[in-house]
Amino acid sequence: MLQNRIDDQPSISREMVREAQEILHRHLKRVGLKQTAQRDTILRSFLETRDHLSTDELHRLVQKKDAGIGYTTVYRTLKLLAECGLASEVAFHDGIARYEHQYNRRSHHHMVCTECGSSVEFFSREVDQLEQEIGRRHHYTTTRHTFQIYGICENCRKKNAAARPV
Amino acid sequence: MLQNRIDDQPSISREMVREAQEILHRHLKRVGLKQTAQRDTILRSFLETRDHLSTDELHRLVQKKDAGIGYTTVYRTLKLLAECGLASEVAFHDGIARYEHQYNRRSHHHMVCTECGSSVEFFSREVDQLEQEIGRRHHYTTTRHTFQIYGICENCRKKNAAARPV
DNA sequence: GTTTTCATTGAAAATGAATTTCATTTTCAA
DNA sequence: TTGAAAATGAAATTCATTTTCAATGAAAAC
Repeated sequence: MLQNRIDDQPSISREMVREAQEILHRHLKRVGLKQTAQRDTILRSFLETRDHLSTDELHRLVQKKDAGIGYTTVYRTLKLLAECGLASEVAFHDGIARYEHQYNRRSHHHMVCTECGSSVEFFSREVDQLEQEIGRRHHYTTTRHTFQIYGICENCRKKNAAARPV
Repeated sequence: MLQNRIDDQPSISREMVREAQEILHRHLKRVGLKQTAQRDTILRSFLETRDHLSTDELHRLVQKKDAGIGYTTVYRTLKLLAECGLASEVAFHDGIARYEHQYNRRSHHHMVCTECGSSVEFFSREVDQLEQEIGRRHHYTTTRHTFQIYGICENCRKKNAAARPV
């Protein structure tokens, strides 16, 4: 299921795609890997959506551009994108790994509807500060955190009310 | 791997075990299920540790008391315990579902060392308030949240420094 | 430009945790 | 008791993820 996103970023520009591609190419060179048409196609498909994509979902999108690209390559390319900071994994806690693009994005968190799976992004400086503070207090060098809120969105609540009126 | 926990609770008392057992039995009756020796044994093993247990780890502990109890029963009993509020799932983001007992515990969160897997619990009222606030702002009825911090603990940092000195 | 060397690719197989199936055993209400 | 319903646990299944491997392709070296 593809998820809606509500946030403050316009859709990605041609310019951003070019820059992202450069980041990937530099990364490939750095770690001694090769640049390929498949990897570029996958990156472009990935950047063209604002959703939180599972490997399977991205694979389906990629196939619209090049039906020959296999699931395995998408899977491996997503790992590469995560390595060079273009993608990051978001765990929605439903057993499926999802990625979102991270290029030029503010730090944010997600609130997920447990009925329909749609999600809202929100921003909270407090959470980032908390990571620092708790790390300091317990002598951890913190690297990252995850924060998700789960609940029922307005839409689903209305649907539920309509389905079984009192 | 069993994980250390650093927190403010003493180990569970005989009295608490009795009460927890009552909670389970009431729950079983309510949903028309039966109370069995296996379920009691599993509950007791579960309460006797302060760790974040995977099904597999709990299964191994349970087998010390009764080698005949199978993985499946532990798996199913953990779900039952979660249903009646005695256990709750904690996702440490390593692909394995873990449970901790929830009986008489303050709301808390975890900071996990990504090297050794040990974890520290911490308490933060702010996070709970944030859940409320963000929910209100986006018209979600929130039910829960997850918040974990990842980093390197003091021990592992020292070990690393010793292993590859400058 | 050609060769040579590795990395890449993608189908298929493997993995591994979670979950379900099913024949047998146990619980418990009547 | 007893019989209907639930529980049990070994084995099978599911399903996302990850690895394998033979064929292909990229790019460095010649």
